[in-house]
Formats: sequence, C-alpha cells, structure tokens
Amino acid sequence: MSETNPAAAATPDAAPHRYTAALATEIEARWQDFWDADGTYAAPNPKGDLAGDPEVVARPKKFIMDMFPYPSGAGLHVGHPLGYIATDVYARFQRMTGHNVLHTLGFDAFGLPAEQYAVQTGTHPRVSTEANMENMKAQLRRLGLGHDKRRSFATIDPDYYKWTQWIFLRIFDSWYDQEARRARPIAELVAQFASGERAVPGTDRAWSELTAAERADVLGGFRLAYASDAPVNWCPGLGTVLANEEVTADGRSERGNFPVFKAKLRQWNMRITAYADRLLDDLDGLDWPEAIKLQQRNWIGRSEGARVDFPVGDERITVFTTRQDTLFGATYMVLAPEHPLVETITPAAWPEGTHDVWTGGHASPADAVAAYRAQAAAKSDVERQAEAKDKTGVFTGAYAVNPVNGERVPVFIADYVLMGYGTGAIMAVPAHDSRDFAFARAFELPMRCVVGPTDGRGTDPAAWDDAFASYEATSVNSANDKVSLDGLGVTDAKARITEWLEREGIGEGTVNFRLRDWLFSRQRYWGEPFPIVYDEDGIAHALPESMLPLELPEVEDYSPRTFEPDDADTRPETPLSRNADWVNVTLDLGDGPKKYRRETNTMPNWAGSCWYELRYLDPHNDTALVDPEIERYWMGPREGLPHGGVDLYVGGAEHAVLHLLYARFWSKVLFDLGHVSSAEPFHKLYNQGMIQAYVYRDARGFPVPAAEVEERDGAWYYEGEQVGRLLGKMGKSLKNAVTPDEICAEYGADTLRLYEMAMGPLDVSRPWDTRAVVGQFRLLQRLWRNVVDEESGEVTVTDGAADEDTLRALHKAIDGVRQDLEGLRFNTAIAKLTELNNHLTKAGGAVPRAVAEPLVLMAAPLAPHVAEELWRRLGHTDSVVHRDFPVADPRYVVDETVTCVVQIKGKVRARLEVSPDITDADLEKAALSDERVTSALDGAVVRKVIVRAPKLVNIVTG
RNA sequence: GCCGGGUUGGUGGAAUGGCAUACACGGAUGUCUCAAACACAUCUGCCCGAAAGGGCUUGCGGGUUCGAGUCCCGCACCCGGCACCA
Repeated sequence: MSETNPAAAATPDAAPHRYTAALATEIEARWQDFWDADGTYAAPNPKGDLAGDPEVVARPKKFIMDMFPYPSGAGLHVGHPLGYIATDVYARFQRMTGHNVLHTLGFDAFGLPAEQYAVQTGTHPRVSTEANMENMKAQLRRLGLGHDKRRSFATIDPDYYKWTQWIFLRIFDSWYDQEARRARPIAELVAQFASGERAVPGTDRAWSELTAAERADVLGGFRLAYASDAPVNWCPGLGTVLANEEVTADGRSERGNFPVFKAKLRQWNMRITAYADRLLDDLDGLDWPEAIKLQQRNWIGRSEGARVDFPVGDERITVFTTRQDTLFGATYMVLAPEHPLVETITPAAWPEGTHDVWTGGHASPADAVAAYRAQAAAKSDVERQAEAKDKTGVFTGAYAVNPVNGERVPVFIADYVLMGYGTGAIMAVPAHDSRDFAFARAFELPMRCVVGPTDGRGTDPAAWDDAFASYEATSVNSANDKVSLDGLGVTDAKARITEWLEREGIGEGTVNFRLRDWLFSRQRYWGEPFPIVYDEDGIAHALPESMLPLELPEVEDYSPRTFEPDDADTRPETPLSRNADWVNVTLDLGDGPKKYRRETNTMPNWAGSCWYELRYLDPHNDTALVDPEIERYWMGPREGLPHGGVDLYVGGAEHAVLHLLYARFWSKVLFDLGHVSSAEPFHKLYNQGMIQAYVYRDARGFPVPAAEVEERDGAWYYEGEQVGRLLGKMGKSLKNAVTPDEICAEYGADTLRLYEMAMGPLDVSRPWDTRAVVGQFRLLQRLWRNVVDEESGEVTVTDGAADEDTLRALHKAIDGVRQDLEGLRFNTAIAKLTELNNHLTKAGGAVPRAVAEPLVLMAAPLAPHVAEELWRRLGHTDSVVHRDFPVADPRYVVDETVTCVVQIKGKVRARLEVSPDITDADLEKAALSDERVTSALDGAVVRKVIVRAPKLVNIVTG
C-alpha cells in the first residue's frame, strides 16, 4: 500500500501523530460508531413514532434524496457513491444552516439480476439480494454518509410492498374525469352510470341491465390500471414483455439487448396517457435540467393538428394530420396493417385496371392484405427499423373520397403507419412529406404540389428528389367552391381549413400525444404480485386491504421461461403460474367464500421506485402509506413551489423518461385521490456525471487489468506488451474497477469524499485517476498539522488575534464556500478551502483559534470525520454536525487594496494597487500618470479611456 | 435526419463581458537527510531570446464590443437522447 501512497503510510520514523491512513481509519470508525449510537442524523417528524425535538421540527426543512441503488452482487466501485457523497455534503451543509434535514437511503431490490442469479445458483432471490444489501450497507457506512437509518427500507420488504400493492389498487379503482382533469374513484363513475347521468358507452341498455362481465368490460375502458389485449413488446430472450420505455430505438431490450417482437397478449397497463397534458404542463414549474425536461417533452410528444374523415363507401376513415393545410395534396391514404377497418373496406376483387405494383402479384385484395399482414407481424422491430427507408405496402382495393375536393384516392396498408399513433391511418401528401414521397415513388402514385416551393425547385413534384416540407411557404392549388387557402402561410392555412372542416362537420382541430399507456405486467418471479384475483367468469377483483400484503409464494423454479431470442412465435409463461396451490384459492371478498384464480404476472421493477420518497417520511406507518400531516410537512406545496416535492433529488440522467415519468404519474394519481398534498414528487433534480475510467486492451482487443498497466513515454504496457487505451465505463468486465474500500484503506474515507467532490463539476463526467487522490490527502494532512502538533499530538492553536491578511483570507473563503456549497459547486468550494489552508501553512506558526475553528466547521460537510475529531480536540463537547456554518464578516470580504489593470488597446501594460472605493476620475488620473503607461503610450494620441473602477482602465489610442 | 450538451496547459479542471490557465495531479530544482521517503520552498501554457523583454494562445472561420473562453452567425469534431410519430 505504501508503494502507491508514501504520504499516507505510517513509516517507523514518521511523526507519531501525523494524519496517516491508519489514523484516518481509526478516527473514522470511532466517529461512525458514535454517530450511529447517538442518532446524530435522526430527522424528527412533526408527529408519530419518529417525532422529535419541536425546536428542530419548527426549522425550515430540507428533504434531500438520492436515486436509491439496486443491490448488485458486484459491490460498489468508486463511481457509485459520487451522488451519495454529493447529497451528503449538501445535507450536512443544510443541517449547519438551520434546517431540519431528511436524508436517508433505501434499496430498490426487486429485479431481473437477482432472479437470473437465482436461476444460475438455486439461491432464493431474497437471500442473495439481502446478502448484497448487507455488503453494500457496509461499503456505504465506511463513507460516513449522514443517513437517518431509521427511515431506510427495501422495496422487497412486505411492509413496503404492501403499500405498493395498495397504491396499485387505488389506481385500479379510479378513472380519469376528462372534464375535471383529474382522477376520481371508480365508484363515482359507477354512480353516474347507474343514475343515467352519464351514458354507458358502447350500448343502448341501462347500467342495471348489464351483466357483471359487461359492466367489468365497460369499467375496464375507464380504469387507470386495466388489462387489455393489445400488441405489446414481447422479448423471447428475456421471457417477458416490456414497456415502450424499456425498448431501445433499434428495437431491442434495454436489458440484455435481445430482439423485441410485437405480440397481441392480455396484459396490465397504466393509463398514463390520461395525464399526458398535465405531465407536460407541470414540467414548467420544476427545477430540473433543461435537457431532462426536453427528453420528457419529446417522449410525451404533443402535436397539434386535425382529425379529418375520409368516406369509404358507408364507412369513414379518420386520419390524424399535423399538416391539414396540405389536404388538397392528399393523393392516397394509408392504414396501419392492424387497422380494424381493413377487413371492412377490402372488396372481393381488384378494381378494373389495378396497377400490378399495387397488388403485390396477389389474385385478390383479401390475399394481398392477408399476406402483407402476416409478413409485417413476423418482422421484429429491428428489421422494421432497418428497412425503414424501403417503403413496403399493398393496395386494399378500396378507394376513399378526399372531402375537400371529392377526388377518389386509393387506400393502402403499409407498416410505415403505426396503429399506436394518432388514428392508425393517414392521408398521404407525397409532395410535402418525405415518407409519403418515398412510398409514392415506389408505388407510382400521383403527387400534387399544394405548397409553393421557395427553393427554386419548381412546382412539378415529378422532378423533385424529395418532398418539400418547409413551413416557410404559402399554399397553392388549394381551393374548392367554399374555401381557399391559396396565398396563405402554413399557420394561417391550417387555421382556415380547420375552421372549415369543423363547420362542415368532417373534421376538427385536435391535439395528439406520442406517449402510450404504460405496460405494467411482467412474466417474472422477483417482483410485486398483483393484488388481483379472477372469479370463475374471468372478472378481475381487487383484494381487500386486509389481505395485503399479498406475499410471493415460495417456489421451486424462479425462472421465467425464456426462449430462442429470435423466435417470434413463442409466448410468455409466468413463474407464478406453475404454483397451483397459490394460484387457485377460495376467498371471501365480502360475498361469501368463492373460488378465485390469482393474477400470476408481477409488477415491473419500476413500481417500487414510483413512490418511495413518500415512505421515507413515515416508514413504519401500518395504517397509511404516509401520514398526511407528515407528508405535508416534508413534501407539501410551499412558497414558490405550488406542486411541492423533494427539495433535491440526485441521480443519473439515464432515468430521464423511465423512473422519473412513472413516479410523476403515480404522484399525480395519489394527489388527485387526496392521499398526498404534492402533485410532483421531485421539485429539484440534479444529474451527476459518470466517473469514467481508462480501459486498456491488448492486441486481441481484450481488456487487461488497468492497475497493472505501466506508462512509458506516452505509451502503455502490460506484461511488456504494448496495450491501447480508451476512456470508458468503470466495471469488473473491463478490469478497471477501483473500489471505495481500496481508497478508504489507503487514504481514509474523508480523502475519498474530497477527491470525488474535487474532480470537477458534479454534473460532468470525468475520468478517475488514482494517482491524483493523494492531493486531497495532502490537504487533510496540512489541515491536521495546522491544528495538531505531529510530534506531541497537542493542539497548537493560539488565542491570539489573527492578522489582517489571514482574516481577509478567512472571510473571503467563508463567503465563497457558502455560495459554492449552496450551488452544489463542491469542486470550487474545496479549492477555496485549500487556498485558505495553504495560506495558514505558508504563514507558519500557530494558527489562531478564531481561524482554525471556522476552517474546521467549513471542512465538516466535506470531510466530516476529521472535522469532528479536530472539533473535539479543540475542546468542544458537542458534535460539529449540528454547529452553525460560519458567516462571513463583510468588512473582511473586500480587499484593502485592489489590483487595477491598465490596458492599452486591450493589452495589459501596467498594474496599480488602488483602494477598492477609488473614483473613476481618480483612477483615470492615476493610470494616465503611471510611468509604465506613459512610456508604453509613447506619445500616441489617447482617443478614449474606459474606466471601470476599481478593477480596470482601458486606454484606446488613435 | 431531428433535438440537446460539449471542445481551455502534459492531465482533471477555474474564470458575474474586464489580469485566461484558480485549485489539484504530474514534472523540474532546492532545503532537510549518511541516503531516500515524507514535509517544506521556488518554478512549471506555447514560441523567440543568454537575459531584460517581446510575441502568440481557450476546436476552426467570421461578427458585435473600448474589451470576447464568455454574446451572435457559420463550420468541424466528440458525447447523449429521439427517430417511419403523420
């Protein structure tokens, strides 16, 4: 160890009381034990089992959170705790500035890796998960994180997932009232149906005349959690279905990178689309990185446009378009292959003279459609994506009528139109949409220019290379007897045609969202079971609260059945379904004992993280997910924050549209139903960067152990062989992981904390460099030496007054460090502390107590152990944790003299020491009379003098 | 293709439109030491110069300004997100 770190080693003849790794380790362990025993980090609630000191409760509060970790078996590397250290520093700073601070950490412990590990080893996922959690807790404890451990829990605790299930049932038992723009209990909808206040959709019969199954069907169309048969993302390689958010752009599973297929399966969904507008609108009030807000906005994908009806015989096809101004240029239509109208409109035979290219060589429209549908269904999303440029499709044999000009337009099916977006049908305007253009070229369809090109390409689309899709142009050839768009810009043309469509009753302006409902069931063992049972008619029933938690059964085989990743014809099989004793039960749900069959899917691992911030507030409450008063205290709306929420939430940017969108959705449902006062879970979000590491690869491309690579003359060698170097992620598989345990052993946790915070701005990724850690160790060693004599161990501070220079250095540091910590700029805060500390070292002699104490207090959030130790050695009997952070004296924050720069034509030619409150006139006079200035000017004509007292004079010569 | 973010010494990085390179790593020299380590001190952007001194420098090219790393326009490259979304 001492080979890489001579500074920290306790060599035999070193000073006996030097701050060494051994001493740091001893100090850290001692104070960690003390803090645990003392409950130093316990944050009092206003009531309940965690109630505490009313004086502390009365302070302003701060709820500071990390995205909780998944307890991986690999343990932590130094990249993992970056965010935890940052929130801890911030939480400690807030504690020292008069706040009641809630800071803790739990575990997101359901999920696939534990299940896969269980399949490989036969160990129950709970056993391996709990072992991993113990291991991680020990690693984290070593870092001195000031967590209120009374509030920690894991999502796999039955006491916790009881409430996850309870919330699911609240969502199941509610519907979205579009007029009121909020969720309401489903019972209120039933009452409206029963009283006739609201018509029962899809039937002329009264509510009372419907069978139980029919009622269940109707309600299923309203519930915010509902089961439906719809095309879902089926991943044979994982043996489970996935949410859209879990499928990558190239049609593969985010986990495991397996192909994903569309399959029609009965699955649970969350009606997150009901909240699309609120999820979008409420982003404005959040203090989140703009990049993340933008990602959510794009994911929700609001588009303004119109719906337009195109008659086909007795039917009508409704399309959604954002370019209703180009209606006169629609020369054909396309339906998604799965569109329900396809069967209805397909005629028995091809119309006379149908183009061969359109029929795909099939004898009848029905054959062509069936063949194309089969071909489309067999395609994985990967293939569909890859072939996006080559447009495929087939004519249905049907013609529709363009309602603006009465023209007959052929109706195609093609997989470039998606059933899940808009109405699953489009009007095709090949002249002004590049996809339609490509399709029209392939199928020799007519094109008509209805927006005048402004780029000199002419008005004949046949001569174009691509569609003209610009918005900076005006309509042409767009008039009928009743309406004309000619000469209007795109925006005006849209408005006029929409108005006309509405007047004629053939269309209307509308808003469409890209967001789809959230697929909520998975075919896995290691997740929350659904608190749902089916009766003998297959109707879903909610379990009563008294039957929660519904615990996972013990099973022989945890594995979801997985398949050949490319086999699209497979279907999922849930692990829970193999357990007949658990699945088939007799229960009394209030109408006497009956036989039921349990739901055998489990919830996705996002479920547990959708609401965990609430449980930290009141973790032991067994009558509610959180007490309303406690929730209001920590999360409720407050001045400037109408939505309430966590004060600071730190985590990786990879959750931009998964966890963060789901959690916002649950939060809004719970808010609507009156269970919480905050409509947003996280007011301020901050994304920490990644700690990267160099990956060294040998000639074959295999990673070699980074720790054993030597550098010589700008090249790298492993066992004598030259190897290549690239910046990558840190991890075991790349053989470049550095663990916090190693760094703690070599330098102590305080050094690790400082180094991670000093590396750069928190939100930027940066490479780990073990060699550079020693710099922060030296800082602590000098800090120690400024207070304690290394030979005797005695405290060396004096009670004498500090000199003027030192006071200015101190108060400038206080001022700067305070602002930097508040702004999460830990790297520059550390630089300022270093400067002050170096100033004291350079000054030599004993440090005045009046300087040493504030220095130790300022170091406390960053390096809590050494600060606590020095604080006690300075004679205090209370913990540094609850001391007030130093406040700068404004008299010493300004310098006594300021260096004024004199520039001639923008170049620095002289420096003057002047008073900070010198006037512009005096400064100008001083500058112009300075010898260096006059000689530099050398008689040149002074045209203009810019004076910015006291810092700068700029002389402009002719 | 569309949308974001970025590019500053050998390295990580710092700079409310006003001294570019704070702080740290690495490197050089010195003090201490029998020697080394540690510690402490001095130096360390590049070029010319023996020195004094001078010139250049924030990815590239323009612009605004007395003054631009910072603001505006164009370009290159890197990273991230979305992507047949009508």
